[in-house]
Parts: sequence; C-alpha cells; structure tokens
Amino acid sequence: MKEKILLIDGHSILNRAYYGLPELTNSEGLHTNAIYGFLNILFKMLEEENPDYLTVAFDLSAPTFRHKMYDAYKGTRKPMPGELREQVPVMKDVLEAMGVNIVSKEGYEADDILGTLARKSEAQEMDVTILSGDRDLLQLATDHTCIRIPKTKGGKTTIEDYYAKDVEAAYQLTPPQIIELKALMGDSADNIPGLPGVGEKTATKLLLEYGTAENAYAHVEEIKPKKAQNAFLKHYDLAVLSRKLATIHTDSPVELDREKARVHDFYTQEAYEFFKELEFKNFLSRFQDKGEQVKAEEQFYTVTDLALAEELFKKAEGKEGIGMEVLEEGDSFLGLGLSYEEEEKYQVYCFLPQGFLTREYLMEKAADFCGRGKMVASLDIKAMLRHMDIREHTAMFDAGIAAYLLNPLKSQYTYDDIAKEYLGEILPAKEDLIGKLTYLKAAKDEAYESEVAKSICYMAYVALKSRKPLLEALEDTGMKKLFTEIEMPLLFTLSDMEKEGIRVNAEELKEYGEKLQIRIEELEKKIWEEAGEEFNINSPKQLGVILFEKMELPGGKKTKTGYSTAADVLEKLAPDHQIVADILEYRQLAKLKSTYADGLANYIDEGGRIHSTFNQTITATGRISSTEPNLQNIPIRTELGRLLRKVFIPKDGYVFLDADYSQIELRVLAHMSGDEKLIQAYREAQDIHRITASQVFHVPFDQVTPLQRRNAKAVNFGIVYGISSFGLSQDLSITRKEAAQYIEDYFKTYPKIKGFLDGLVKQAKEQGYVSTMFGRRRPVPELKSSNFMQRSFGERVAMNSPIQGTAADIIKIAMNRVSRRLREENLKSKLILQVHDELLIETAREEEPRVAAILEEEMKGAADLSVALEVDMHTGENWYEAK
DNA sequence: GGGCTCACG
DNA sequence: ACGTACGTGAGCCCG
Repeated sequence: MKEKILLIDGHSILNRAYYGLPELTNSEGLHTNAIYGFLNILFKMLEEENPDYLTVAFDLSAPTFRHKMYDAYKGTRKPMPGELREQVPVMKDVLEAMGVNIVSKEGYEADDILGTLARKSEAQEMDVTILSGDRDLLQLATDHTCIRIPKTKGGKTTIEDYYAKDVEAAYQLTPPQIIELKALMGDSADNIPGLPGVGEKTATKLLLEYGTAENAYAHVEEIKPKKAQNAFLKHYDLAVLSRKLATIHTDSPVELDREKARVHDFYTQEAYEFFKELEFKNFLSRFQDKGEQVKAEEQFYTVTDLALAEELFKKAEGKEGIGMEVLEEGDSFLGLGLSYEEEEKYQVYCFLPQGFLTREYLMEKAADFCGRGKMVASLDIKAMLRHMDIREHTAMFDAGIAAYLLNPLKSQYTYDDIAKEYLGEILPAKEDLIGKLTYLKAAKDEAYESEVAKSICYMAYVALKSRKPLLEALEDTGMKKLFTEIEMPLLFTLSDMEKEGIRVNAEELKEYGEKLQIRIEELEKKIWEEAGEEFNINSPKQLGVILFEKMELPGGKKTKTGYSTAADVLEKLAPDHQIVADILEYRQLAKLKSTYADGLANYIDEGGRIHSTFNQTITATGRISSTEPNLQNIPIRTELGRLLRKVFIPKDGYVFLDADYSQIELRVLAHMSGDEKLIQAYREAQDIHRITASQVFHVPFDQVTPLQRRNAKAVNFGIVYGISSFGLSQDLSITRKEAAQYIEDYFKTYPKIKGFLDGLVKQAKEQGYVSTMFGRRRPVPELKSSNFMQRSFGERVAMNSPIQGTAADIIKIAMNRVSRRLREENLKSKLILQVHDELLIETAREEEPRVAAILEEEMKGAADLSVALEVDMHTGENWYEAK
C-alpha cells in the first residue's frame, strides 16, 4: 500500500475560511472564524484521506525572490483585514500545539514549499494531496498528485479534485501549461501582468496550437488574431517575466521531515487547552474520553444475510433503545439502518435489500420492533411509518424534528450536521461519500454501494447517540413539552394523512384541463396578432421586450434582469391595452393548466387518490408545508380556479367536512397582546374588520363604508405581517403618509398592540429569538445586520413569527386532538388535509353529526385564549362545496 | 440552478 | 438613503 501525504496551503485555506464563514469571536473578543473553518476542513480531510503524513505551509512576510524579480509583485494586493491578520499567529500556535508539522522558508512562498514537498514525496513513491484555494497550484497536478480546491456554494462546502487528467478536462491544458496560461493572460490577484488584450480564451487557443508561450512567439508571424500578434511583438518580455513569476519552484531548499510530518494523535492536552480558550465546543468532545473515543465507522457492518439479520433483531430486543433509519428515494428502498449500544460502544448495522432481505421482510421486522413500545430513535420517523401500521407511542424519538425545533432556520437536518452540532463529531457527509450522486444512483453503482451503506449506518448511529443531547437542549430551551406533546404526536397524525390521501376525479380533472387548453390557444393567437409577431408569452424576458420596447407601453425597468411583467404591473396597463388584459388572462389559465390540471394528474395513484407529503421541518415559523404535490395552494380566489376544487371528492358513502378557524392570527394577537379593546371587540362583533374600521375611523358600526372596512382589513393584515407604512401603502395604493396615519390611528385605538409588537422586537434584539405561546422559538439573526433592509426585515419577522407560529401551534394541537378522537371513537372518518387554518375531513355520511361535533369541540378547545376561537364549518360533495 | 411569476394561508 | 409587507411550493425560462 502506497503511503500518502497531505499538504496544506495555510494562508490560502485560512483566507477561504475567513471569507466563507460568518463572524465568530470568543468571549475575549478574539476573532476565530478562520481558525475554526481551517480546523474543520483539516479534520474532515484527515478523516477522508487518512494520510500517513501531514504538513502545512505558510508564507512569511519577508520578500521572496519574486519581489526581487518584479517590484510590483503583490504590491497592490488587498491588505489582510485585521480580523483575519490576528488569527494567523494563533492558527500557527494551535497547529503547533497539536503537533502538526509547519514549514515556512524565508524568500519562498507557500506555493514553492508545497510544490517542492509534493515532488519530493512523489519521488519517494507517495500519493500526494495538496489542499489549497488557489488555482495556481493546478500546475503541480500529476497522476499521483491531486490538488483539492474547496468551494463554497450557498453555505455548503464542496471540494473539487484535480489530478492531471482533471486539469486537462477542465482547462484543455496540461498542468505545466497552466504556467503558460498565466504567462499569457497574467493574474490580477497576484499582480502578474499579462499580454494586453489576451484573456483566458485567446490564451487557451494559442496554447492548444503552439503548446508554450515560447513556441507561440517562435511562430509569431502566424498568430491570429491580429491583436494577440501585436501583443506578442510588443510585450513578449512581459510574458517571459510573468512565466517566471507564475512558476512554482519545485526545488526549493526544504526537506520533508518524515518524523515531524507523520500523522499521529493530534488531540493533545495542549491543544485541548487551546480549543477551550477559543471556545470551539464542537471540537472539544473529540478529546473527552480519548481512550473510548473510537471512530464510529469501525463498528459499521453491512448485513445481507437472513440468519444474521434475525439474530441482530433478536439482540436489539434486549437493548434499552435503538436507532433505526429507513433510506428510500422515490419508491426505491435502499436500506435499513440499526444501531444500539453495547459495552459503551455503538454497534451499527446496515441491511441492504438483497436476496431474502427484501423490503417487506425488513420493514416487517422493523415494524415488529417499533410496535413493542421500546425506545426508537430516528432522523425521520415518518419515513419509517410509510411501511408500518403502528400507533403513536411515547418512547419514539425523532432527531430531525428535535433539531428543527432547536433551529428552524436550516434548510435540512442531515446526520452530519446534527453530529457536528450536538455530538461535536465531524462525520463525512453524504456528498463526501457519494459526491453529487443521489442515493439511488449510488446504490446502483457498485463503486458506491458501500458508501450508501455507510451513510445509512451514520444515520442510525447519529439518531441514537444524539437523542440525549437533543433532549437536553430541548429541556434547556423550554421546548421539551412542545416536542413531546405536540410535534411527536403530530408526526403520526401527518403520517396517517399522507397514507390516506385525497380522492380526485381524474376524468373531470382532464376535462378541466382540456377546457383551459382551448381558451389558452385562442388567447395565444390573439396576443400574437396584437403584438404583430409570434413569441413565447411564458418568457418574461420576451414579453418585456414586446410590451415595453416594441409597443412602448409605460412601465420601465423593475427587476435585475429586465422589465417586470408581474401581475401588479400589468394590471395598471390592462384597462388601456387589450393585449395586456389578454396576457393576464393567458397567465392565469396557463398557471391553472400546467401547475394544477396537468400537475396534479401526475400524482393520482391506482386507487384514484393523491398522497401529498406534509413536511414538519421546513418553515421558520412552525407551520407545516405540503409538497409533491402541494395541496395547500389549490386555487380559491378566482371562480375559474376555484372550480378546480370540484375534482376533489370524498370516497363513496362519504362527504367532506371542512372547518376553518376564523381570523385565528388576529385572535392570537388579541390574546398575546392583552389589549382589552381588541379582546372586547372580538367578544361583541362577528365582523372584526368592520368593528376595527368603526373604532379606528370613529364612525358608528353601521355607518362604516365599504372602503373604510377594506382599509381596516388591510391594516389588520399589516399588523400581523409586521407593519410598515410602505407595505401598507403598496397594498392599498395610497401614500406612505396616509398609510402611516392609519397605523398611528390603529395603535391609538388599540394601545397595547404597539407595546406588544415593540416588546417583541426588543426581545428579539436582546435574546436573539422570539417565542410562541407554546414555547416554539424563531431566531432572528437579521437584527444584528448592519444592513438597514435586513434589519427591518428582522423587525417584521420578530413581530410576525410569534403570531403566525402560535396559530400554527394551535392547529397542530387541534389536529392531534381531532385525530385521536376519531380513532378512539372508532369512527371511519379521517383527517386528510390541513391548510394552515383549515382542516378537511373525509366523513362517513352516518358519522357527520358526530364528526362535526368533534371538530368544533377539539378545534375550539385546542387553546385557551382570552378571546374565543371561532370555527366555520361546511359540508359538501366536493371540496368546492365544502368551503 | 437562479430568477420570475403566481397559487395558497 | 437604503427599498419591503409574513409564511410557503411549483412550473417555466434561460444562461
């Protein structure tokens, strides 16, 4: 087995970490984000590469031979910001404390050290990996030297690997030609001059033809384009200089000290002290119980044998609790993970579907186990429940939901993130194991099969091990009850809803689509005639050009990419321009056709039903979301769209019962603010917007004009969204001043509302988050921003989230209560949809009165507010009728 | 894959 | 001065 060395470009990685990570300081005010990021990637690389040797190279501040050659070299480079500069010496100290080999050499740059060590190591039959953010190093790539370049994309770090062949694939050039490339085009970052007018494209073309800058010069009379030829004739000396500057020296006076560089246990006592001082809590657990700390992977096993599977499930029964994970993608079952503790170690197994180990067999065993009421931890219990018919029991633990409650702002809750956050363990993420492949594709690829199994093992391992710290964190943040009494039971309710699905009349849906299609084609022709040419009406870009350039309609620019053609812009033009009115109608119909008529048809199963997925860990406020398809945005606001609801029908012998909370968010606001006048208003009148208008505009209740009511309604909405005079003025098409007056009048009428909202912003600023009535938290990091717009957004979020979130809590409670009653009373009726303030029940005809009573009772009783929760209820033979 | 548009609460 | 209402998901275009 060949030995392997990992070489790291110190400054480059520090630099990357500094700019890629948010500000971070320890309590003494020392900036630490670059160090943190560096260590993070170092640990990850060590685990991934498992090298035998490690060396980090740093530049020194002394001038190098390049400076002597060319005065301007790096002369105009942006100076390092102080917050980064102060981290450099600390970084070196930390690495020294860990016993990491550091190399610097006066007069040479890190690049030259890395290049030299790479060549020397390769000569000693080693595989070499160079980690750097600098693409200059690509010139060093060979078949045995890999340049790894980390890239940050949307907060996620991925690493690009370049062996010689990868450089050629990406640049059409060999690694040594990267030097030639720089000779020709220069490098503004390093202040290396290039040939004027020669960029990457021309340079690459020339090199493909002539190989080197020197050879190109030898054929200078043939060079095309003319511009490049002239540049060669006039400035060839520049290219010669740049070539020298860009060449990394692979014969610098540095040696590889194998003993110093050998990879050993870096978790020294000295390093531990450093990490504590820097407050890198995540890393500290790496040091604790060093003797016991074994790499999780070492106890991972893949199981494909039936007898062994039987034995392991048997063994699991004797354990206090287990971790369990089902990995599926689409309809494909990719494996089952199982973990438990044994002699204070984690034993982790992945069962792959093979031979006798079928999905059916495995899921039956899994369901069997879960049905016994033993503790089962998983990152996604609902995924398991798809194949199990088991009832809610309190010993189950969903780590994904726990992590979501603790920070609802993340886009996903992966095992590696949870491990990092709550276990202080850096595990290889999905992408590290299988790259950009999907699990499904990787599972089919022999080369990656074992990596998929590893992923599954990590999931089951993290689910079980993180349970304790997650529960503690929930306890500490006052969210334990929210977790165990609302979210965990809800998971079972949602699973039932997903399995149940909703019946759709496929023929009627098809006819609906066909009717739309006829009108769409009519409109398309008409619009093309009015425009005087055929174009893609669905392209905002083409549409903008037609309307605002060709036809010269007033409207001007609005978006980054061109003209805005959004409905609110077009609506202003529609009365005067038939084509705009037609476009608006076209848009509406096209949306209904593509998203709903065609879109929904794709989801109808053999039983004629659609099964949406209800996601519990997506929204920042605590609402649930619905996907594939989204059944929470079925049209209702226009009659044509609303007609679509006629295709949603109950099964034979059933009717729909639809119940929605009346203005739940405003009622929540009345309760949470404690404003007596608003509370009183709710106790008296049914029409809250009218009573608001009456009180704000000082007119008798029965003399409120429709306009006044409309304005009051808009203010009520605005308050819930986190009021701003600008937003309100947009909504009502009035001036900001008028809007501000409305808001002022509103606050005067309901004095405690303002105090309540201001208090929320203050709270958010002080503690960094706001909370709902039931303790759900939403962090508001935007309030710390130096950007006015971000900060204003943070203020609105602070005002809106507790209101929207409390309403979300209440309907979740209601769902659990309704679901439980239906079950406990052995009713056939089932809860099938939730649309934020609305529940839809597929109700057996004979059960209708009973179910209506349950719905009313459980929804109204879901929370005890100082204003009553009102519920509107309707029945119907389809969803259209039931609203 | 990001931007735009639009469907819902 | 900055340039927005809060929370979502899906389809389409285009680089």
